[in-house]
Amino acid sequence: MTAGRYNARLQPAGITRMRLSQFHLATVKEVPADAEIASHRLMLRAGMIRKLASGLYTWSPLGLRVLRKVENIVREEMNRAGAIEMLMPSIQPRELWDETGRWEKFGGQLLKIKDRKQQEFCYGPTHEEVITDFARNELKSYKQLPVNFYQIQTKFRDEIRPRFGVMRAREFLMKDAYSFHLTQESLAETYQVMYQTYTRIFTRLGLSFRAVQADTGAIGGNASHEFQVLADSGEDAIVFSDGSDYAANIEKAEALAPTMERPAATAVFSKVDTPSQKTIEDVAGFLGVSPQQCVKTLLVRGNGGLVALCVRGDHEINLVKAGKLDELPGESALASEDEILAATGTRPGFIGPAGLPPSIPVIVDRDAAVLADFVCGGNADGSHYIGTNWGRDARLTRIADLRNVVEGDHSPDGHGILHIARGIEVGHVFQLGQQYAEALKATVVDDQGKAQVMTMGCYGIGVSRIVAAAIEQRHDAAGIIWPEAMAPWRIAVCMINPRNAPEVSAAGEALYQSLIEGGIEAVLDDRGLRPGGMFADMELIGIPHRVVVSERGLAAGTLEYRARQDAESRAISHDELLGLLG
RNA sequence: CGGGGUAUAGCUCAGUCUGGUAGAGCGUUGCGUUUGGGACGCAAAAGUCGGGGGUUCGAAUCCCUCUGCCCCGACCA
Repeated sequence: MTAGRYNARLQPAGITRMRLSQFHLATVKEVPADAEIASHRLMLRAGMIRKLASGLYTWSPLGLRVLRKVENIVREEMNRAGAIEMLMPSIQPRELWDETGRWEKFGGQLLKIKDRKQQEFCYGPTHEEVITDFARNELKSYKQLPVNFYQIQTKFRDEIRPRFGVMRAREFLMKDAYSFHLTQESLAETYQVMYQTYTRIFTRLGLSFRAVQADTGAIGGNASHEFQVLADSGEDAIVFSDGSDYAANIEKAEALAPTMERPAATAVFSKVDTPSQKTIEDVAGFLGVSPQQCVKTLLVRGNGGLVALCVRGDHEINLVKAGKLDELPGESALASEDEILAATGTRPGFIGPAGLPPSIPVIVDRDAAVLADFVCGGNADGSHYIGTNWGRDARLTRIADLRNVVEGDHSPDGHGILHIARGIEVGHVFQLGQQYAEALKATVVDDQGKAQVMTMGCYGIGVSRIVAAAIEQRHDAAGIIWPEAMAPWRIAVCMINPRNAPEVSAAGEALYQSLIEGGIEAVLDDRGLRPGGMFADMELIGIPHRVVVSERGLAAGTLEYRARQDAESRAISHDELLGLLG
């Protein structure tokens, strides 16, 4: 690097560095074949992130600009809602995690480390332990409640399978908030405030999203909502009604009981050969019946041996719902082929409720329970039963809601029909209750002078995931289409051939300066690239507005403007441009 | 943690089956010509072929082993 070039990079203090020649923009044309989803590909191509190791990413200057935009909006809205920012260590001592029992329970996602004295620590995947420890030391009186602490900080979860870039990274940026209350009523109030705050945040970010009821999972608790960014590539299925504001994660959504009664049995119960028909579709096709007339049976590991779960052939088992059954240990794992073979003497594909060993409870979904004369597995390789009826031919231990809702089901709130969409979970609000405060003995004195265990809520936002989710929702063949609130810059000033056209260079600089002085976040592309490369870069990195300064335009006395999603550019005046950017 | 794949230049990949001088495109550097949708010419730099061991006169190539990374199954912001 020559001395001149080096000096050119030094700028007087107070002038923002937004000339691309002095920024590190590092777009690439090619991208590793293993980047599977649009956001991962585009973030790599735009040079926003670089992979350091599996699930670990460096945020480039460009990527960080976007990340900070998200972070700042989250911070502003949390502050507006009365939450108080703080910062906790990312490394946490084992003792604290022993107090809640999560050192063992958290599982492999907890990254455990030792210091030079062989003392054990973990890299924080979440901060309930640390904040509750803070609270038990700091909060003494009910008069200090309610209070809502938050931080924006790096988390580490040793995911079994990191993927999709920063969408599911091991290290990621998260905003986590924890509120403390004397009463459940107070918690419910703050929960409402956080719900509204999250709605404001995702609205400001310019994302299409839905708040959905969520399963509270193994942690328990009273209420929980997820905030899902809508995108076809989302990993979550979300359900919403067209006749009310009901919306839920499919794991949570209740499938209403059918209104019909079970018809009387008419058919003769008999076994038929179905040599290689293992799937419901195969069997239904082979026997000439519809999948709705079949019963699908899955064996899962229960508290005391295997448990059979039955749903109608066209339905899917919901393992989260199943996990709530008394017969199951909180979470449900499918039995292995060996276990199935040992318990029933047959292989998966031919299991059915009729003739199962009496030790296996048969739990039947509400829709499967109203079937009569149905087809089910014969509990012998290569055979199925036809004309099966509950009670007469097949044992039925209990009826429960076991299935995923499907498009067209009635809404559980009684209003409207359910539809299904895909979403990316970017936020989660949760009424935790007292379990952490209890475990860590976090109490305050109430107005009677008695110690009371505090009640807690927690509220998370995946800051870095939002960046990926936004791209997933908004992109085209040319690249990213940022919402204005997330864009690294709002407008790019592109100069055509500035090196050889001093008047273009001067006019571009002047326009850039006037935009900056007008408080508009602009970037000047003074790299002197050929137009094709310059335009391709600006579209790839998703700048919402573009204005071109060229000899042609200067001669005509107009600027050439194009919004990111416009098909064509158009000539406008300087004043019009300022008006557009409001 | 099971199953599958992969590792060659900064990036994307050939070359491996059939052992015999290390390749291409993109990118980078220099010079020149170019400047409205990823320009062109000439020249150049750049690789302990993931690590270790073995077979062989000779290994990117065959064998063993370790490691990283990716994909399909479990949790979550």
